Amino acid sequence: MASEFEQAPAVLRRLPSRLLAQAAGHAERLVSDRLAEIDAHKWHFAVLAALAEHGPGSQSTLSRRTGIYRSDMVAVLNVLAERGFVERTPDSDDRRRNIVTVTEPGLRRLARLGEVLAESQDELLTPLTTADRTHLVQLLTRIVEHHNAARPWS
Amino acid sequence: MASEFEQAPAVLRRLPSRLLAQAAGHAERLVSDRLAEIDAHKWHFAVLAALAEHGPGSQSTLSRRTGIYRSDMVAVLNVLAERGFVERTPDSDDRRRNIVTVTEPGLRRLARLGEVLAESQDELLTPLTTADRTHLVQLLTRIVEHHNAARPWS
DNA sequence: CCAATCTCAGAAGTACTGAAATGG
DNA sequence: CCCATTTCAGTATTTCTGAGATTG
Repeated sequence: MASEFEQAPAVLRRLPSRLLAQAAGHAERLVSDRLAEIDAHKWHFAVLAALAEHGPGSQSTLSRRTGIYRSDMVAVLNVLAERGFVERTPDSDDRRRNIVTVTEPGLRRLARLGEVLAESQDELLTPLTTADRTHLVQLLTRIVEHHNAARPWS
Repeated sequence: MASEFEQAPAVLRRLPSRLLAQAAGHAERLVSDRLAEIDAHKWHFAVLAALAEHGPGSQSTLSRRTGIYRSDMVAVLNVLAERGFVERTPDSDDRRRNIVTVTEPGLRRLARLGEVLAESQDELLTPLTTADRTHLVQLLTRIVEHHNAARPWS
């Protein structure tokens, strides 16, 4: 009974919003499980990548760049700072701000997280050819950018 | 400042798992908002569609067909039964089970929910051509079915 | 005695709100 | 006095766990 398959209704199986939710759920599970094995979280990758690509920034800038809420950013940075992957130093020009900087160990950590992430993307997209994967990314990008533009950072 | 755009790192913007999460998020918001306007929930559609397509069934069968947890199915059916869209009657062959049946008003409700859902899928997929939409559904289906098969109903 | 079903109470993760504290 | 930033406390939603009660 546990291995017996129940088919979902056809109208449900073909619903784009439901397919997106299911695919996103599988992606989330694959990525989170792999990252958890090395004591990491996808938010860590987002923050480290933002710092590596755009350079140091305040916490609110990081929030806008990563999509992580300012409230939650605090906890993420606490962990990363505790482990020496980032440094939080007060901004001398505007002392409300913290300037967050990535450290050398932080860059090595970023590289490691990137490897694990690449492996899990590969696992996620196993059933697709390289051309398929490119096309999927393009289609999703069109959807996401359209709706992001419609509600600019809400 | 509110309308000022911050670009996410390129490595993040192109990450399939992140694109899926973002697209799924937009889809969820569009669908939920539209359904909320008529006092409905996507789970209502899933249950009514499963009943219409596969006929009456027990709550655990419905759970497997819709992906809604057995625990949560209780609350969903409470609402649908309260409004007269389904009927819950004890199974005389196995009195642990409830047999859930869709009513005539339930079928009309399903049709209405289907309309609203079709409109929101259309809004979601606005930036895609018809051919693109078909292709997207195919790609997502391949991913979802591959990973569903890998962990049969968990 | 064990298994399945329905139900409830609640945990865990994520997204988000509101407000206090500090400073511009 | 108002606005911005960091931080904390807490809400809301969804997914999922565990256990009790009933029945097979």
